[in-house]
Amino acid sequence: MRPTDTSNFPPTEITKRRVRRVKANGRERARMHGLNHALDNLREYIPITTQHQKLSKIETLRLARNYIDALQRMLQTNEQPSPLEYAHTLANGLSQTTTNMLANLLQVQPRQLLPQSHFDMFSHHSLPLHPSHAPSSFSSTSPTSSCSPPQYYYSPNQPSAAPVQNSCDLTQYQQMFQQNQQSHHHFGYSP
DNA sequence: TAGGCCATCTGGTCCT
DNA sequence: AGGACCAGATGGCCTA
Repeated sequence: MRPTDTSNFPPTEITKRRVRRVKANGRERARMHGLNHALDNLREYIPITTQHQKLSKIETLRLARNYIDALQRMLQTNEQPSPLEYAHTLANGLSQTTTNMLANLLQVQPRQLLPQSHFDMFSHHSLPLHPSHAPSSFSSTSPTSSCSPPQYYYSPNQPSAAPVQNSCDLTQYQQMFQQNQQSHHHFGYSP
């Protein structure tokens, strides 16, 4: 954008404008830092962690969306997906690089996650994604466990999938689902 | 080296 | 008036 022509303004007005602009720049910087901080927080809640470089902003948002999608499907079907199903849901709309990383972590063939080979992994339960379509018990309750499905730690030098230390093991994962089932039963949710 | 990603600056718009 | 938010522009860094 071209800067506004201030040549006709008196020096005091130019100074005032500059001061305002410098202050606004500082606020904008702080605002963007806040946004980045929120994205960092979000990165801690999605199931993929990278060693050398964090997921980009856009990929973080996409993966978070897919992760929510995967969790919703699990809760609604009360079934734990296979690694391929899980990977397929998480990979939806991700870049090729992130998809490859995901495939590597979940130990599935990257080709199986390509858009061309897309098929509905949960075809026996065609589920809506919009929250307004979720069971009513979802709107006022949260999962009873702070545990989350296995998270995977990506290291380019060690491509095999390795759950991060502070994540839950599969047993806890299953317990979480049992608790979810109980809570749904408690709140009248029957799949 | 091209393309992706990022931080920063900037002016416009809306709101308080 | 001033702050928050937004989107466009720009330049730097990094990676495939």
